Amino acid sequence: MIIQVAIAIPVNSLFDYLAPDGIDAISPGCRVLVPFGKHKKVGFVISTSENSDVNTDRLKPIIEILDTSPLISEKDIQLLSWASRYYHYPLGEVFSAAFPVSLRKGKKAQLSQEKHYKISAKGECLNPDQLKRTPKQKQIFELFLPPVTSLSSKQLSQQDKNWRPAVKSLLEKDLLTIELQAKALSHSASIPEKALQANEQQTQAINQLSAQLGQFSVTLLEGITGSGKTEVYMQVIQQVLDLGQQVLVLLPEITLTPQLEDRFKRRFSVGISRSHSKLTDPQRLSAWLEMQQGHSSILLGTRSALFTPLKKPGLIILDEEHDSSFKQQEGFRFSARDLAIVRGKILNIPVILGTATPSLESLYNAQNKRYQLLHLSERAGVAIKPQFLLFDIRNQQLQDGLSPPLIAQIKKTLAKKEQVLLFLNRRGFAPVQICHSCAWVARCHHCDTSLVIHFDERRLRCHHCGYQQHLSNQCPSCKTGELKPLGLGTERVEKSLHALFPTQKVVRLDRDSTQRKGALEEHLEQINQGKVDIILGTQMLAKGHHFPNVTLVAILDVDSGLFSIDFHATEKLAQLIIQVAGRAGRAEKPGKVILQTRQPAHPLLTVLLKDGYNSFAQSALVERQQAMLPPYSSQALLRVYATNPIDPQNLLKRVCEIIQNMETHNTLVLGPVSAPMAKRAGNYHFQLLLQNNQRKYLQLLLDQLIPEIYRLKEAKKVRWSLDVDPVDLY
DNA sequence: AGCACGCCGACT
DNA sequence: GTCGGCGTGCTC
Repeated sequence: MIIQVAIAIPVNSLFDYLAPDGIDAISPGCRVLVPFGKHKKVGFVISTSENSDVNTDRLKPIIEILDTSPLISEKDIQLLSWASRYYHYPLGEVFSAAFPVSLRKGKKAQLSQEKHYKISAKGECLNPDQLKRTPKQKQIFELFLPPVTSLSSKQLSQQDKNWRPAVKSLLEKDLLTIELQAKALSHSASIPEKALQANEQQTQAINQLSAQLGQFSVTLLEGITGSGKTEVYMQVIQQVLDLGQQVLVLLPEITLTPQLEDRFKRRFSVGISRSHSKLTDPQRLSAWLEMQQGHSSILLGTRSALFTPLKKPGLIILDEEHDSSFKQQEGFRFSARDLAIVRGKILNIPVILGTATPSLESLYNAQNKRYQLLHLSERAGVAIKPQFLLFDIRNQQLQDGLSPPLIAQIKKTLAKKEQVLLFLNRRGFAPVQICHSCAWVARCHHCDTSLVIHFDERRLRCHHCGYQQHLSNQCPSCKTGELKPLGLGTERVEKSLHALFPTQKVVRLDRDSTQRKGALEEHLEQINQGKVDIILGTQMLAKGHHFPNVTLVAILDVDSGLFSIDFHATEKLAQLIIQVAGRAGRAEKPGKVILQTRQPAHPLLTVLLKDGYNSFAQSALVERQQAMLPPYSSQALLRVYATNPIDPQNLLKRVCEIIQNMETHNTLVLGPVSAPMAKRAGNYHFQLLLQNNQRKYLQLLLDQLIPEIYRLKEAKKVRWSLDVDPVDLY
């Protein structure tokens, strides 16, 4: 009997092992401890077989079977194998990503237990007065007298902080015993809140969604802010719970979970687990096991929670579907949104994608009837539509990105004792450092991008790979010229704001200024207390946080979104504008949204402001069709790692040849992204960006290309990963 | 990944 | 003469 095991190493093959003595079957989905090279490793059983490609006498036996029953189902193994092939990432590492750290390290798959203390048989016969010479022990012992049955450490601490020495003595005297109990689940309300009265649209959505239960479907639930999406989720969840099934709820960021978690806890009387990256390893293990064993019925989590096993899967909800944080950007690059749909299909359960501003690819899928589309357009509360103003900044004298009319508006708002929120999606002082004399530009040697000036730190930094160096002002190329900052970053605008409004409090919120733990919370607190007048920040301000006294919002550089080479930039800009608009003003204090642009007549901008996001998205899709571009862009980033050098130009030539032989009219290759063959961490490494509207051509190309990569230098040690943007899933 | 083996330059 | 750098290859 040969067991095929996936091991978390960057090699795209499984390893065969012999079953331990006397064992003739190990189920796929169990973990095993195996000898691997010099070390022991935890591996995942994928399948069993009668024979092996490797010579049988070279096979080693499994050291230990770590699980008596599979931890994940056949269907989830299927999902992980699919993901491994789809993203070209080694199966062992994909499995590793699906398990919590403790289980990867080989810890027991058991819910953590708590020590409970209770009176022993000997203690029962004891009259507490016999302990009067040790008053502390007597006092503690009496805590355990009936009707109390047992007490946990936590319960004891509540009654007496210094209980440990006394309990220790009582244990030694055999008057108390220890009993291990499973930790109590943080159970929700015993008397759940009633469902709200749904409006007509909500009722319709709920009815449509309940009709889908029990089989695979994808529904795009498009609901503007305040339209009561959450209420729809909760009423559908209730129906799934009534069927005795579990619900997986995926959210973009943890900052949003507390409120949602509170609402869920007040509403449902079932176990609710949560899983995100800010939890400790044991906490994540508990959440994983609680869902796997069926103790909890709802899991609230971020993208990594997608792989949590479900004992009785019933529904997957993915909220804020358009959010880019559902894409893992390093290592195993996967899209939790796309994989959620694949998982829903494999498990044969419905998937709900909720958003106010759908991504173009989801909208396209909805138009093509792959997804069902549901609208929620009525606001539950009072509608406050902010006023949009386009500020044409052509021929304007800008002061570090601020036009005179904008400065006037800021002054006006501040005079009314209201707050101003400014967006600029670029951190640092300036994105480019250029020589005033010879035009030399500071570039990153790794990434072929320009280095960003960080004035506060007196450093140049690469926002791509993290490379940094000291700031100097003499040109290393011509030795005479002076280096000047070019372009705009938040640091630079902040300095200008200080100069323009010396008596006002300005706060800058970006990745640099909020790195310290708790710094963001401190700033937000100050803002809500009204101690801050002007808030300046990057994209991170757009989500979640609500500032009630902000009545003026400005996006300083709309054009960078309109003309970015990133094909997602326009829709991201539109999503930002819609999100930001929800931040401006209240019913009694109507707000303004100012957009600074050199393209005030840009068609997409015009449509967005006049007819809203949906019309914008429609025009964007139509525009792409007219330009003969893919309806939504699909691209793949092929990253090749090799232990031998490979000539990227040579490979590129081959790629072109392969494409010419394929029957596709679409442009496929954009060329090598990383400039020369860079050497990193002992490996040669380069990237190739491929673009096509149909995944099958990419797959065809890769199928031919990868053996080619192997052959080119007879390099057997080549591995690759693939980052796929919007894709055709089936 | 993590480790061993092996080949070359700079050192007590 | 060796110590240790990293380039190369292997792990069932």
